[in-house]
Amino acid sequence: MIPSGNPTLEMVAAEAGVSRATVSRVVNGHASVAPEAVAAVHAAVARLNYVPNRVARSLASRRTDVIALIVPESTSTVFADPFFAPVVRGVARALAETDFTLNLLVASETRPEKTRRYLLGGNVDGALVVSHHSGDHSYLGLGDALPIVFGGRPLNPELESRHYVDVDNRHAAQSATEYLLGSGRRRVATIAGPQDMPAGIDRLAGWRDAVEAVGGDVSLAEHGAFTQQSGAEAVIRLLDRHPASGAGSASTGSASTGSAGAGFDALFAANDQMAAGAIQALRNRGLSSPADVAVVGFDDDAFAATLDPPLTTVRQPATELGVSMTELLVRLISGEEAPHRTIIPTELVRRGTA
Amino acid sequence: MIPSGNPTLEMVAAEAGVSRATVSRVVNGHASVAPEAVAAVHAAVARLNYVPNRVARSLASRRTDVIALIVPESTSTVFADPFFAPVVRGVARALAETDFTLNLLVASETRPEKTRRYLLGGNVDGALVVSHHSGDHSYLGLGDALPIVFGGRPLNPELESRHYVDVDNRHAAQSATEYLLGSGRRRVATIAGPQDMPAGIDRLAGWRDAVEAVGGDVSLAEHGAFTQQSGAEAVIRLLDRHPASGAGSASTGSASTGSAGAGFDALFAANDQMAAGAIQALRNRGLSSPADVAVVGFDDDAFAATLDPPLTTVRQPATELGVSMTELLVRLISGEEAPHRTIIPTELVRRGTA
DNA sequence: GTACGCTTGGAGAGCGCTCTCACGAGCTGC
DNA sequence: GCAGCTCGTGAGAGCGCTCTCCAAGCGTAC
Repeated sequence: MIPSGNPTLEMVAAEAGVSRATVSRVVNGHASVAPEAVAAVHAAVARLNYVPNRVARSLASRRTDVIALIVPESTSTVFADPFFAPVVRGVARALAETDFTLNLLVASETRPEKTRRYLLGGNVDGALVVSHHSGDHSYLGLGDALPIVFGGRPLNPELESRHYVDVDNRHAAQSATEYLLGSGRRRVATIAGPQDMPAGIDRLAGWRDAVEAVGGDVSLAEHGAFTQQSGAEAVIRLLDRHPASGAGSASTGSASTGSAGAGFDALFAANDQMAAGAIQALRNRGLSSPADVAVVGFDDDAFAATLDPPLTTVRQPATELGVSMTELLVRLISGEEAPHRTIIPTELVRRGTA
Repeated sequence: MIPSGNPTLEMVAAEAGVSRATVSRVVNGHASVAPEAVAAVHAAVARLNYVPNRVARSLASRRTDVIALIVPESTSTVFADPFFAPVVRGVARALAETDFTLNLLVASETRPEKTRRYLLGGNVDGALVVSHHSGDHSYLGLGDALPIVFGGRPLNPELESRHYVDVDNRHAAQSATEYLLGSGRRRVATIAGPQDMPAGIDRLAGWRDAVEAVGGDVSLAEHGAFTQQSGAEAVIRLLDRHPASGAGSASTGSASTGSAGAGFDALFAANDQMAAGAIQALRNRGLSSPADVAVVGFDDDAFAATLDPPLTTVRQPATELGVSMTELLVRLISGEEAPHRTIIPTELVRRGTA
């Protein structure tokens, strides 16, 4: 809505006694304008409380100075997803120093057309896509119409050539598993994430890399859905499939009340939520962490440190991811070339569970 | 950025052999157009893969079909604020059925001009402002230039006449306190929130209403900053100021290891975070909840139910708040009159701590 | 005095769309 | 048979801005 009374460039020009072009030049800091003219324009702008109409400007200049951050609706439900907030923060931070404005688009999955039309309708200069999901084909049709940066490696082969920023999930998972192995644990199990998301796939692959390297048992894997509940269920399945055998059960100082123990002595969970659920479920079975089962999570959720005991986990620098994605996109928008792949390092945060 | 190759209305018109006006009519579903013309246009649109340029449309129609959700940067830091996610979800849900698009604006507090210019620059049809903070004067200058709906009662007197949706914090706090009183507790303390936010002020007032009604001790109040840490600190101050006296200390089944107990037997915390911190601190002093001190929180955070024991709290229907704000704004945009104040009911969720 | 370069500012043609207005065609009714 | 309709369509004038010319003014050089 443009209030009818809004002052226009034209009115400012009249007020300042110069032409529209001159006002435009002053407002945008272009070219050389005589000091008196500049002063006159500034005065007129102030007097009329003029604010340039960005829509008109966009139409004429074919730029919008807006970038979209697209979040699939299903993610927004998991919006509370502790991973998400810091990403947004990073994006906002990176953008604060530019003239770009953030535009968070909750992509309705039932009406993908709406998103596509918005993106193609000249509303934004570029888009950031944060999605944990694959199977989302909304961005295929966009072709090269718009610079897009993905957060996380796009699974779709057609999108693989697009620009993306990701953490090295695979390597981080491998390191975490190696850490477990290096601390004297023999049988490291894993609760993997959904295998239709890069984070799920890559973290499982990393675990397997490490386990295979020492000739370990790669059957010690169960899948979860990145939720606490699913983590609990997965660990129970693990326990049922691999009850206490010769190995494991260090039981030093454990509160084991009479359970059979576990057929593994360490666990790498593909995210913190599942790790939390697993620890809870283990406890219900009389198994404690780290005594009976050392646990390493992934993400370093806001609450990871507040668990009891505090969770050892792989920190995913989400804020930095947001910053990095944004900087990349801004460069693409300004026409620069940039590498398609940016990998952000992770860090193992040692706390109480391993 | 508008890719140079983008088809325009003009091109569609040429392709379909009709005038621009007719294409516009078909695309927007206006008026009566001959069936053959409609078919021809649709065919041309499909053939050219035409997507209307929303910027041009906005310029001409003076509508944008975009509404902004404004979040102050400081909130976005607390973005993980469990209150926020469901609000966004509610907004997105309400918008999904309309043609409006959501535009989340992280308002830079260091550059308020940026937000103001964006809002005034004809980019959006209306704005939703979610802020827990007062002292934000960014919206004062907007006058009636733009329909705005606030989430939470605006503290600034100048904004009081604006439209807002809020939960009845005061009444909810009163009810929660009465519930505590009704369950046999005699001395109900409170940890209030910051007194520069409506939620802080109103919840304290509600507690006082209930306490005064039974001639209780209104000095049993300390302030916190809505964080876990501050909740813990506040309850310690409470404990220090009011050690065990004649009253309180039911101590049934408590693990009291030798502490002095507390000079209050119930606690109403202005949010769940502070309640969680308080329970933790009480426990460190050998006091347990609900045995020694019954606790009621506020918000029903995502994690409230997962605490041990699960937290009794006042549920704040955040999603509904988002929906309600959005519906109100949409009505305002379409020029309807609407009540300035919408109050959403809360609900006491009885769990383990009271 | 002419030629040339430089700075400054104005005119005007769009950007892609909406929407009013007017016009022609086909109809009804007397 | 003609006024008076309605219905479908096209022409064209913007919406508020950018940006490319182009012209005027002034200074310097020859």
